[in-house]
Amino acid sequence: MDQTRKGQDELSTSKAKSPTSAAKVRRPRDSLSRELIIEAAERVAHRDGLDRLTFQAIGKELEAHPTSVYRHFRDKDELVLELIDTLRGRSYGGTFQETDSWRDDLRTVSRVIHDHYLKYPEFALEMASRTTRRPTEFATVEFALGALKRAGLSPADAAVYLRAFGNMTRAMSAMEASMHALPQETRRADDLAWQVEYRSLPAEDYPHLAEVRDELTSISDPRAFDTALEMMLDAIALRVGQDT
Amino acid sequence: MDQTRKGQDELSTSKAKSPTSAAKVRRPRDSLSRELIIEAAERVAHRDGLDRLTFQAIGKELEAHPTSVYRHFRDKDELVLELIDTLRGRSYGGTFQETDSWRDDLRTVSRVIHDHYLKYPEFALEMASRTTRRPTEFATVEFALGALKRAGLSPADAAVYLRAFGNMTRAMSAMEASMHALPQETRRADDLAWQVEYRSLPAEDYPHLAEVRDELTSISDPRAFDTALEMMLDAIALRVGQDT
DNA sequence: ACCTGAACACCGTTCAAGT
DNA sequence: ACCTGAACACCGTTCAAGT
Repeated sequence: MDQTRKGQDELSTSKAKSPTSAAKVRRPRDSLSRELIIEAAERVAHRDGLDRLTFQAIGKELEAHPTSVYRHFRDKDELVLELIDTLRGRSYGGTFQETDSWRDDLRTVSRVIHDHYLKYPEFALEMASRTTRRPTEFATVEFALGALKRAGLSPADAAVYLRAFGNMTRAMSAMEASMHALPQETRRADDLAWQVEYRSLPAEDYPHLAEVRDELTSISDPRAFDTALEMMLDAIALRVGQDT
Repeated sequence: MDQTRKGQDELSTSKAKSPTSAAKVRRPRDSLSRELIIEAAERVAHRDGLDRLTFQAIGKELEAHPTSVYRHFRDKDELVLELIDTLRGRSYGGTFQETDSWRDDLRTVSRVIHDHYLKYPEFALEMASRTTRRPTEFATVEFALGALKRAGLSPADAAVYLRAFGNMTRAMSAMEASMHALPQETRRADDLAWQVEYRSLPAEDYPHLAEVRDELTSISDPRAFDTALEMMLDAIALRVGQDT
């Protein structure tokens, strides 16, 4: 929701042709490609954040005209999806190794996804809610499904639990990452609410809150994810009749 | 990521003073208020969606100048947070009734939040990741905490499980709602991937996927939420040593 | 004091023109 | 064919001027 446009005079001043600045050069023919553009976009997003990832910025990074990207990508959505897939491939493409513990394997996929989202928080929501239908995605689903089957779930149950387990993993990771990507001031104020407002509510009106006063953490508490993950694993073990 | 700006000529043509159109009237003094603006914003968001909720649109809805809103709200963020709280209060302000089953009570809070997010999908992410520190929020936390304590959890455990259970509820609800709010064409394409691409992957490379072929649903499958919810409740029961 | 007009610094996207 | 320039239809926000 932070749509503030901060003053950024570089663009306008770069228009003023200072006598020492290099003459404007036209990019040579065929010097652009999807790969080059994706790389430039990644540098921009990493350096300046997602809401600074604009055609203007990509053009500047490439020393090309902002609209030249349109020759290579239909629109911004296509560019972002391709970028997401590139990042995913780099983080965990083809790296899952089956062990003899389904529980360890499920924990591994879940944590790898979680860590990946926290590494690229700007893209987390997009990663969580879109299907890219590419090899890395296929392989991840296949690996998780294998672990669920080895846990002892029937194929039908495995499909259901895959959805619950996978959506929980992606949704909680995306939310945690989104909170990290909030403007620092906003995040600090929200975190503080749990340390101040929530701890000073009158005990007559909020007896339970008063009792856990000192244990209460903010909603961005990173332990929430691990706790929920172990709960899901416990529930699967329970379902297939294993002790935990 | 859908930042497409669709052609919308009404604004520009409204500039052309057609001889029959009512003369431009100045809004009477003190005729605006936070309440009126929030109501107008809600109508716009409900009618046209979040990315059409602009100062232009609110101004038009109020028959006032777009920038007049700045007299009443510091910026758009403040307006949206106030709107979110209003909607929450209307959906489930002060309605939680304790029963003698902690499990039913937790299920109720979780479902009420889930349904509320699906009712206002544009605001779901904001609702899930921000703290508004208002009475409705306090009461919801207090109610959930009470149920966790009645389940038999220690205060310290109750605080930890509150975070896991609450974040899971909000994150999964927000993700499901976000997928609903996707441009229809995008969502259709993503859902279709699970019915087409994923079902036609070669069995040699993806044996587990091949086996669950007919059970596989898309990531927007609404049953994922209920499954995950019951898993969380099972895990809490397990923790406090109750049979399920 | 409250509302308005005009301006500023941005966006994504289209399309005719340059090379 | 590929890249560029200019234009279009938008954004949020600031601030001096009208009433």
